Amino acid sequence: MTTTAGEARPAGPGRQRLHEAALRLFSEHGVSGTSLQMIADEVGVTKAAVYYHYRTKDELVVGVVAPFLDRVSDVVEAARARRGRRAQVEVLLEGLVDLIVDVRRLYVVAAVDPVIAHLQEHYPRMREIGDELRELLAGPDADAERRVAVVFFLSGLVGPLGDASCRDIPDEDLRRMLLGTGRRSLLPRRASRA
Amino acid sequence: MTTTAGEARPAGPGRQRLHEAALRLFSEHGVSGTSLQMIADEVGVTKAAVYYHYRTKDELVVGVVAPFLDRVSDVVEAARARRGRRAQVEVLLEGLVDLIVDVRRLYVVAAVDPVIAHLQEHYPRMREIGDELRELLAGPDADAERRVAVVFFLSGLVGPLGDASCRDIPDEDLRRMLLGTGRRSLLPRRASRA
DNA sequence: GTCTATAATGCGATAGAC
DNA sequence: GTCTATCGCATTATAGAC
Repeated sequence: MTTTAGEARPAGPGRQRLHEAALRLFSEHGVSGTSLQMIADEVGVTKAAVYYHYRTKDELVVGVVAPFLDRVSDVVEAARARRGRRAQVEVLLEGLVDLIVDVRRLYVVAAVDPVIAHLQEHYPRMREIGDELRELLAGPDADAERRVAVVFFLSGLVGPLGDASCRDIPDEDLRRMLLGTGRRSLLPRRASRA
Repeated sequence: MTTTAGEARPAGPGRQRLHEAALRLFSEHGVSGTSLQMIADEVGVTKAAVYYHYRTKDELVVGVVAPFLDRVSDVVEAARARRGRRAQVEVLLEGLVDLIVDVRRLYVVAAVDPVIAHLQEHYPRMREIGDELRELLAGPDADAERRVAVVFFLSGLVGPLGDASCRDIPDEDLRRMLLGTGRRSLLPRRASRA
Protein backbone atom coordinates (compact mmCIF):
# COMPACT_ATOMS: atom_id res chain seq x y z
CA MET A 1 0.00 0.00 0.00
CA THR A 2 1.24 3.42 -0.96
CA THR A 3 -0.42 6.58 0.24
CA THR A 4 -2.51 8.22 -2.46
CA ALA A 5 -2.65 11.95 -1.99
CA GLY A 6 0.10 14.50 -2.19
CA GLU A 7 -1.23 16.86 0.44
CA ALA A 8 -0.05 20.36 1.22
CA ARG A 9 -0.62 20.40 4.98
CA PRO A 10 -0.07 18.04 7.88
CA ALA A 11 -3.08 16.00 8.91
CA GLY A 12 -4.79 17.11 12.09
CA PRO A 13 -8.10 17.14 13.90
CA GLY A 14 -9.29 20.02 11.72
CA ARG A 15 -8.61 17.98 8.63
CA GLN A 16 -10.60 15.06 9.98
CA ARG A 17 -13.65 17.18 10.80
CA LEU A 18 -13.44 18.67 7.33
CA HIS A 19 -13.49 15.22 5.76
CA GLU A 20 -16.51 14.13 7.74
CA ALA A 21 -18.54 17.24 6.96
CA ALA A 22 -17.58 17.17 3.29
CA LEU A 23 -18.42 13.50 2.95
CA ARG A 24 -21.83 13.95 4.57
CA LEU A 25 -22.66 16.74 2.14
CA PHE A 26 -21.17 14.94 -0.88
CA SER A 27 -23.35 11.92 -0.22
CA GLU A 28 -26.47 14.06 0.05
CA HIS A 29 -25.95 16.63 -2.71
CA GLY A 30 -23.17 15.14 -4.80
CA VAL A 31 -19.74 16.71 -5.13
CA SER A 32 -20.81 19.31 -7.69
CA GLY A 33 -23.85 20.18 -5.57
CA THR A 34 -21.69 20.84 -2.53
CA SER A 35 -19.90 24.18 -2.26
CA LEU A 36 -16.91 24.96 -0.06
CA GLN A 37 -19.18 27.42 1.73
CA MET A 38 -21.56 24.63 2.70
CA ILE A 39 -18.68 22.55 4.03
CA ALA A 40 -17.23 25.47 5.97
CA ASP A 41 -20.64 26.26 7.47
CA GLU A 42 -21.10 22.62 8.46
CA VAL A 43 -17.79 22.61 10.34
CA GLY A 44 -18.33 26.11 11.70
CA VAL A 45 -15.37 27.82 10.08
CA THR A 46 -14.91 30.08 7.07
CA LYS A 47 -14.08 29.19 3.50
CA ALA A 48 -10.57 30.58 3.94
CA ALA A 49 -9.98 28.06 6.70
CA VAL A 50 -10.80 25.30 4.26
CA TYR A 51 -8.31 26.74 1.80
CA TYR A 52 -5.60 26.49 4.44
CA HIS A 53 -5.93 22.71 4.32
CA TYR A 54 -6.48 22.30 0.58
CA ARG A 55 -5.50 24.51 -2.29
CA THR A 56 -8.40 23.55 -4.53
CA LYS A 57 -11.76 21.83 -4.25
CA ASP A 58 -10.45 18.94 -6.29
CA GLU A 59 -7.66 18.32 -3.78
CA LEU A 60 -10.22 18.29 -0.98
CA VAL A 61 -12.26 15.69 -2.84
CA VAL A 62 -9.17 13.57 -3.38
CA GLY A 63 -8.26 13.98 0.28
CA VAL A 64 -11.68 12.68 1.31
CA VAL A 65 -11.63 9.69 -1.02
CA ALA A 66 -7.96 8.70 -0.75
CA PRO A 67 -8.16 6.83 2.59
CA PHE A 68 -10.96 4.73 1.16
CA LEU A 69 -8.94 3.90 -1.94
CA ASP A 70 -6.02 2.83 0.24
CA ARG A 71 -8.28 0.40 2.06
CA VAL A 72 -9.64 -1.00 -1.18
CA SER A 73 -6.06 -1.40 -2.32
CA ASP A 74 -5.29 -3.34 0.85
CA VAL A 75 -8.16 -5.73 0.12
CA VAL A 76 -6.91 -6.24 -3.42
CA GLU A 77 -3.40 -7.00 -2.12
CA ALA A 78 -4.76 -9.45 0.42
CA ALA A 79 -6.66 -11.23 -2.34
CA ARG A 80 -3.59 -11.34 -4.57
CA ALA A 81 -1.67 -13.11 -1.81
CA ARG A 82 -4.08 -16.04 -2.01
CA ARG A 83 -3.71 -18.95 -4.40
CA GLY A 84 -6.70 -20.10 -6.38
CA ARG A 85 -9.39 -18.01 -8.04
CA ARG A 86 -12.15 -19.11 -5.70
CA ALA A 87 -10.20 -18.09 -2.61
CA GLN A 88 -9.24 -14.77 -4.15
CA VAL A 89 -12.82 -13.90 -4.99
CA GLU A 90 -13.86 -14.91 -1.49
CA VAL A 91 -11.29 -12.56 0.07
CA LEU A 92 -12.38 -9.75 -2.22
CA LEU A 93 -16.04 -10.33 -1.46
CA GLU A 94 -15.69 -10.41 2.31
CA GLY A 95 -13.05 -7.70 2.47
CA LEU A 96 -14.97 -5.34 0.24
CA VAL A 97 -18.31 -5.86 1.99
CA ASP A 98 -16.71 -5.36 5.40
CA LEU A 99 -15.05 -2.20 4.18
CA ILE A 100 -17.96 -0.52 2.49
CA VAL A 101 -20.45 -1.25 5.25
CA ASP A 102 -17.97 0.47 7.56
CA VAL A 103 -17.78 3.55 5.33
CA ARG A 104 -21.19 3.55 3.67
CA ARG A 105 -21.27 7.11 2.44
CA LEU A 106 -17.73 6.94 1.15
CA TYR A 107 -18.48 4.02 -1.14
CA VAL A 108 -21.61 5.63 -2.53
CA VAL A 109 -19.75 8.81 -3.44
CA ALA A 110 -16.62 7.09 -4.72
CA ALA A 111 -18.61 4.64 -6.81
CA VAL A 112 -21.10 6.87 -8.61
CA ASP A 113 -20.20 10.57 -8.42
CA PRO A 114 -19.29 11.94 -11.86
CA VAL A 115 -16.71 14.31 -10.36
CA ILE A 116 -14.82 11.34 -8.96
CA ALA A 117 -14.97 9.69 -12.36
CA HIS A 118 -13.44 12.74 -14.00
CA LEU A 119 -10.76 13.11 -11.30
CA GLN A 120 -9.45 9.70 -12.31
CA GLU A 121 -7.95 11.34 -15.37
CA HIS A 122 -5.71 13.54 -13.24
CA TYR A 123 -5.07 10.97 -10.51
CA PRO A 124 -4.36 7.73 -12.36
CA ARG A 125 -4.04 5.70 -9.15
CA MET A 126 -7.75 6.22 -8.53
CA ARG A 127 -8.59 4.50 -11.77
CA GLU A 128 -5.93 1.83 -11.30
CA ILE A 129 -7.35 0.60 -8.02
CA GLY A 130 -10.80 0.27 -9.49
CA ASP A 131 -9.43 -1.49 -12.55
CA GLU A 132 -7.42 -3.93 -10.44
CA LEU A 133 -10.45 -4.71 -8.32
CA ARG A 134 -12.66 -5.39 -11.35
CA GLU A 135 -9.95 -7.41 -13.06
CA LEU A 136 -9.31 -9.61 -10.05
CA LEU A 137 -13.03 -10.11 -9.47
CA ALA A 138 -13.66 -11.05 -13.09
CA GLY A 139 -10.63 -13.27 -13.38
CA PRO A 140 -8.29 -13.76 -16.34
CA ASP A 141 -9.78 -13.99 -19.81
CA ALA A 142 -13.21 -12.93 -18.56
CA ASP A 143 -15.86 -12.65 -21.25
CA ALA A 144 -18.33 -9.78 -21.53
CA GLU A 145 -20.97 -11.59 -19.50
CA ARG A 146 -18.60 -12.06 -16.59
CA ARG A 147 -17.50 -8.42 -16.72
CA VAL A 148 -21.12 -7.33 -16.69
CA ALA A 149 -21.75 -9.49 -13.62
CA VAL A 150 -18.80 -7.89 -11.82
CA VAL A 151 -19.85 -4.33 -12.63
CA PHE A 152 -23.41 -5.25 -11.67
CA PHE A 153 -22.18 -6.50 -8.31
CA LEU A 154 -20.04 -3.43 -7.55
CA SER A 155 -22.84 -1.11 -8.59
CA GLY A 156 -25.44 -3.15 -6.73
CA LEU A 157 -23.67 -2.54 -3.44
CA VAL A 158 -24.35 1.17 -3.80
CA GLY A 159 -28.12 0.87 -3.49
CA PRO A 160 -28.44 -0.80 -0.09
CA LEU A 161 -25.78 1.54 1.31
CA GLY A 162 -27.43 4.72 0.12
CA ASP A 163 -31.14 3.96 -0.04
CA ALA A 164 -33.35 5.40 2.66
CA SER A 165 -35.26 2.14 3.08
CA CYS A 166 -32.06 0.31 4.07
CA ARG A 167 -30.39 2.98 6.16
CA ASP A 168 -31.60 1.60 9.48
CA ILE A 169 -30.32 -1.93 8.96
CA PRO A 170 -27.57 -2.70 11.48
CA ASP A 171 -24.07 -3.14 10.05
CA GLU A 172 -23.87 -6.79 10.99
CA ASP A 173 -27.15 -7.68 9.29
CA LEU A 174 -26.37 -5.66 6.20
CA ARG A 175 -22.98 -7.33 5.89
CA ARG A 176 -24.58 -10.75 5.93
CA MET A 177 -27.24 -9.78 3.39
CA LEU A 178 -24.78 -8.18 0.99
CA LEU A 179 -22.50 -11.21 1.22
CA GLY A 180 -25.39 -13.51 0.36
CA THR A 181 -26.75 -11.37 -2.45
CA GLY A 182 -23.25 -10.68 -3.73
CA ARG A 183 -22.32 -14.35 -3.83
CA ARG A 184 -25.50 -15.16 -5.74
CA SER A 185 -24.75 -12.54 -8.37
CA LEU A 186 -21.00 -13.23 -8.62
CA LEU A 187 -20.53 -16.95 -8.17
CA PRO A 188 -22.09 -19.03 -10.97
CA ARG A 189 -23.87 -21.71 -8.95
CA ARG A 190 -24.72 -22.89 -5.46
CA ALA A 191 -22.91 -20.67 -2.98
CA SER A 192 -24.38 -19.34 0.22
CA ARG A 193 -23.10 -20.64 3.63
CA ALA A 194 -24.65 -19.18 6.77
CA MET B 1 -50.65 6.08 -17.14
CA THR B 2 -50.97 9.78 -16.48
CA THR B 3 -48.56 12.30 -17.90
CA THR B 4 -46.07 13.50 -15.35
CA ALA B 5 -44.97 17.03 -16.04
CA GLY B 6 -46.98 20.22 -15.98
CA GLU B 7 -45.15 21.95 -18.75
CA ALA B 8 -45.39 25.55 -19.80
CA ARG B 9 -44.85 25.17 -23.53
CA PRO B 10 -46.00 22.82 -26.29
CA ALA B 11 -43.61 20.03 -27.13
CA GLY B 12 -41.70 20.42 -30.36
CA PRO B 13 -38.48 19.53 -32.15
CA GLY B 14 -36.60 22.16 -30.16
CA ARG B 15 -37.75 20.57 -26.94
CA GLN B 16 -36.57 17.14 -28.06
CA ARG B 17 -33.09 18.34 -28.99
CA LEU B 18 -32.88 20.07 -25.62
CA HIS B 19 -33.74 16.84 -23.83
CA GLU B 20 -31.10 14.88 -25.68
CA ALA B 21 -28.34 17.41 -25.10
CA ALA B 22 -29.25 17.85 -21.44
CA LEU B 23 -29.37 14.11 -20.84
CA ARG B 24 -26.00 13.55 -22.46
CA LEU B 25 -24.45 16.19 -20.22
CA PHE B 26 -26.31 15.04 -17.10
CA SER B 27 -25.01 11.53 -17.54
CA GLU B 28 -21.46 12.77 -17.90
CA HIS B 29 -21.27 15.57 -15.33
CA GLY B 30 -24.31 15.00 -13.16
CA VAL B 31 -27.23 17.43 -12.99
CA SER B 32 -25.48 19.84 -10.62
CA GLY B 33 -22.35 19.73 -12.73
CA THR B 34 -24.28 20.73 -15.84
CA SER B 35 -25.10 24.41 -16.39
CA LEU B 36 -27.80 25.78 -18.65
CA GLN B 37 -25.01 27.42 -20.59
CA MET B 38 -23.45 24.04 -21.33
CA ILE B 39 -26.79 22.71 -22.53
CA ALA B 40 -27.45 25.77 -24.69
CA ASP B 41 -23.98 25.51 -26.22
CA GLU B 42 -24.47 21.82 -26.98
CA VAL B 43 -27.70 22.55 -28.86
CA GLY B 44 -26.26 25.69 -30.43
CA VAL B 45 -28.65 28.23 -28.95
CA THR B 46 -28.47 30.73 -26.12
CA LYS B 47 -29.45 30.35 -22.49
CA ALA B 48 -32.48 32.54 -23.07
CA ALA B 49 -33.75 30.12 -25.69
CA VAL B 50 -33.68 27.37 -23.07
CA TYR B 51 -35.70 29.55 -20.74
CA TYR B 52 -38.41 29.81 -23.38
CA HIS B 53 -39.08 26.10 -22.98
CA TYR B 54 -38.60 25.83 -19.22
CA ARG B 55 -38.98 28.43 -16.53
CA THR B 56 -36.42 26.90 -14.20
CA LYS B 57 -33.61 24.37 -14.34
CA ASP B 58 -35.64 22.06 -12.10
CA GLU B 59 -38.49 22.01 -14.62
CA LEU B 60 -36.04 21.13 -17.36
CA VAL B 61 -34.73 18.22 -15.29
CA VAL B 62 -38.26 16.99 -14.65
CA GLY B 63 -39.05 17.37 -18.33
CA VAL B 64 -36.09 15.18 -19.23
CA VAL B 65 -36.89 12.47 -16.70
CA ALA B 66 -40.69 12.43 -16.95
CA PRO B 67 -41.00 10.35 -20.15
CA PHE B 68 -38.82 7.68 -18.55
CA LEU B 69 -40.95 7.63 -15.42
CA ASP B 70 -44.06 7.19 -17.53
CA ARG B 71 -42.53 4.15 -19.18
CA VAL B 72 -41.55 2.67 -15.82
CA SER B 73 -45.11 3.26 -14.70
CA ASP B 74 -46.37 1.37 -17.74
CA VAL B 75 -44.21 -1.60 -16.82
CA VAL B 76 -45.54 -1.55 -13.27
CA GLU B 77 -49.12 -1.45 -14.55
CA ALA B 78 -48.45 -4.34 -16.90
CA ALA B 79 -47.07 -6.37 -14.01
CA ARG B 80 -50.05 -5.52 -11.81
CA ALA B 81 -52.37 -6.91 -14.48
CA ARG B 82 -50.80 -10.35 -14.04
CA ARG B 83 -51.90 -12.90 -11.46
CA GLY B 84 -49.28 -14.66 -9.41
CA ARG B 85 -46.13 -13.23 -7.87
CA ARG B 86 -43.77 -15.15 -10.09
CA ALA B 87 -45.41 -13.87 -13.26
CA GLN B 88 -45.46 -10.32 -11.95
CA VAL B 89 -41.77 -10.35 -11.15
CA GLU B 90 -41.03 -11.81 -14.56
CA VAL B 91 -42.94 -9.00 -16.29
CA LEU B 92 -41.14 -6.41 -14.17
CA LEU B 93 -37.76 -7.95 -14.87
CA GLU B 94 -38.16 -8.19 -18.61
CA GLY B 95 -40.02 -4.92 -18.98
CA LEU B 96 -37.53 -2.99 -16.91
CA VAL B 97 -34.45 -4.45 -18.57
CA ASP B 98 -35.89 -3.79 -22.03
CA LEU B 99 -36.69 -0.24 -21.03
CA ILE B 100 -33.41 0.76 -19.45
CA VAL B 101 -31.23 -0.78 -22.13
CA ASP B 102 -33.21 1.35 -24.56
CA VAL B 103 -32.58 4.52 -22.56
CA ARG B 104 -29.26 3.74 -20.85
CA ARG B 105 -28.28 7.25 -19.89
CA LEU B 106 -31.73 8.09 -18.61
CA TYR B 107 -31.73 5.24 -16.12
CA VAL B 108 -28.28 6.08 -14.80
CA VAL B 109 -29.26 9.70 -14.13
CA ALA B 110 -32.71 8.93 -12.76
CA ALA B 111 -31.40 6.19 -10.49
CA VAL B 112 -28.41 7.84 -8.83
CA ASP B 113 -28.34 11.61 -9.28
CA PRO B 114 -28.84 13.42 -5.95
CA VAL B 115 -30.73 16.26 -7.64
CA ILE B 116 -33.34 13.78 -8.85
CA ALA B 117 -33.59 12.38 -5.34
CA HIS B 118 -34.29 15.84 -3.94
CA LEU B 119 -36.78 16.70 -6.69
CA GLN B 120 -38.92 13.81 -5.46
CA GLU B 121 -39.94 16.00 -2.55
CA HIS B 122 -41.57 18.54 -4.85
CA TYR B 123 -42.84 16.02 -7.41
CA PRO B 124 -44.36 13.20 -5.33
CA ARG B 125 -45.22 11.11 -8.39
CA MET B 126 -41.50 10.61 -9.01
CA ARG B 127 -41.12 8.97 -5.64
CA GLU B 128 -44.35 7.02 -5.96
CA ILE B 129 -43.32 5.26 -9.15
CA GLY B 130 -40.05 4.14 -7.61
CA ASP B 131 -41.82 3.00 -4.45
CA GLU B 132 -44.40 1.01 -6.42
CA LEU B 133 -41.67 -0.65 -8.43
CA ARG B 134 -39.70 -1.66 -5.35
CA GLU B 135 -42.82 -2.83 -3.54
CA LEU B 136 -44.03 -4.98 -6.41
CA LEU B 137 -40.55 -6.45 -6.91
CA ALA B 138 -40.15 -7.27 -3.24
CA GLY B 139 -43.67 -8.62 -2.82
CA PRO B 140 -46.02 -8.29 0.15
CA ASP B 141 -44.61 -8.65 3.64
CA ALA B 142 -41.04 -8.58 2.35
CA ASP B 143 -38.39 -8.81 5.04
CA ALA B 144 -35.26 -6.66 5.15
CA GLU B 145 -33.19 -9.21 3.29
CA ARG B 146 -35.62 -9.26 0.40
CA ARG B 147 -35.74 -5.46 0.27
CA VAL B 148 -31.95 -5.34 0.18
CA ALA B 149 -31.93 -7.79 -2.72
CA VAL B 150 -34.40 -5.62 -4.64
CA VAL B 151 -32.46 -2.41 -4.07
CA PHE B 152 -29.27 -4.26 -4.94
CA PHE B 153 -30.80 -5.37 -8.21
CA LEU B 154 -32.09 -1.93 -9.20
CA SER B 155 -28.79 -0.34 -8.29
CA GLY B 156 -26.80 -3.09 -9.97
CA LEU B 157 -28.39 -2.26 -13.32
CA VAL B 158 -26.76 1.17 -13.21
CA GLY B 159 -23.19 -0.11 -13.46
CA PRO B 160 -23.35 -2.02 -16.74
CA LEU B 161 -25.33 0.83 -18.32
CA GLY B 162 -22.91 3.56 -17.31
CA ASP B 163 -19.53 1.89 -17.09
CA ALA B 164 -17.04 2.51 -19.86
CA SER B 165 -16.04 -1.15 -20.04
CA CYS B 166 -19.62 -2.15 -20.93
CA ARG B 167 -20.54 0.71 -23.21
CA ASP B 168 -19.76 -1.14 -26.43
CA ILE B 169 -21.90 -4.19 -25.68
CA PRO B 170 -24.79 -4.41 -28.19
CA ASP B 171 -28.27 -3.84 -26.77
CA GLU B 172 -29.40 -7.38 -27.46
CA ASP B 173 -26.44 -8.95 -25.67
CA LEU B 174 -26.64 -6.59 -22.72
CA ARG B 175 -30.36 -7.31 -22.32
CA ARG B 176 -29.70 -11.03 -22.14
CA MET B 177 -26.84 -10.61 -19.64
CA LEU B 178 -28.80 -8.28 -17.37
CA LEU B 179 -31.77 -10.63 -17.42
CA GLY B 180 -29.57 -13.53 -16.38
CA THR B 181 -27.69 -11.63 -13.71
CA GLY B 182 -30.88 -9.98 -12.51
CA ARG B 183 -32.72 -13.29 -12.19
CA ARG B 184 -29.85 -14.76 -10.19
CA SER B 185 -29.88 -11.88 -7.75
CA LEU B 186 -33.67 -11.55 -7.51
CA LEU B 187 -35.06 -15.06 -7.73
CA PRO B 188 -34.04 -17.29 -4.80
CA ARG B 189 -33.07 -20.47 -6.66
CA ARG B 190 -32.53 -22.02 -10.06
CA ALA B 191 -33.77 -19.58 -12.68
CA SER B 192 -32.13 -18.90 -16.00
CA ARG B 193 -33.79 -20.02 -19.29
CA ALA B 194 -32.18 -19.24 -22.66
C1' DG C 1 -4.92 28.12 11.99
C1' DT C 2 -8.37 31.06 11.36
C1' DC C 3 -10.08 35.35 10.11
C1' DT C 4 -11.93 39.63 6.89
C1' DA C 5 -12.06 41.37 2.54
C1' DT C 6 -12.04 41.04 -2.15
C1' DA C 7 -11.10 39.65 -6.96
C1' DA C 8 -12.73 37.21 -11.01
C1' DT C 9 -15.80 34.35 -12.90
C1' DG C 10 -19.98 31.79 -13.71
C1' DC C 11 -24.52 30.83 -12.25
C1' DG C 12 -29.78 30.91 -12.67
C1' DA C 13 -33.08 33.97 -14.14
C1' DT C 14 -35.50 38.25 -16.36
C1' DA C 15 -36.62 42.08 -19.74
C1' DG C 16 -37.50 43.35 -23.98
C1' DA C 17 -36.22 43.62 -29.09
C1' DC C 18 -36.90 41.12 -33.34
C1' DG D 1 -38.84 31.02 -30.93
C1' DT D 2 -34.65 32.94 -30.53
C1' DC D 3 -31.87 36.72 -29.63
C1' DT D 4 -28.85 40.54 -26.75
C1' DA D 5 -28.15 42.49 -22.57
C1' DT D 6 -28.30 42.60 -17.91
C1' DC D 7 -29.39 41.81 -12.88
C1' DG D 8 -28.26 39.79 -8.52
C1' DC D 9 -26.03 36.37 -6.44
C1' DA D 10 -22.94 32.33 -5.41
C1' DT D 11 -18.91 30.34 -6.70
C1' DT D 12 -13.76 29.21 -6.48
C1' DA D 13 -9.78 31.23 -5.08
C1' DT D 14 -6.31 34.83 -3.21
C1' DA D 15 -4.15 38.50 -0.14
C1' DG D 16 -3.00 39.83 4.05
C1' DA D 17 -4.19 40.86 9.11
C1' DC D 18 -4.28 38.58 13.65
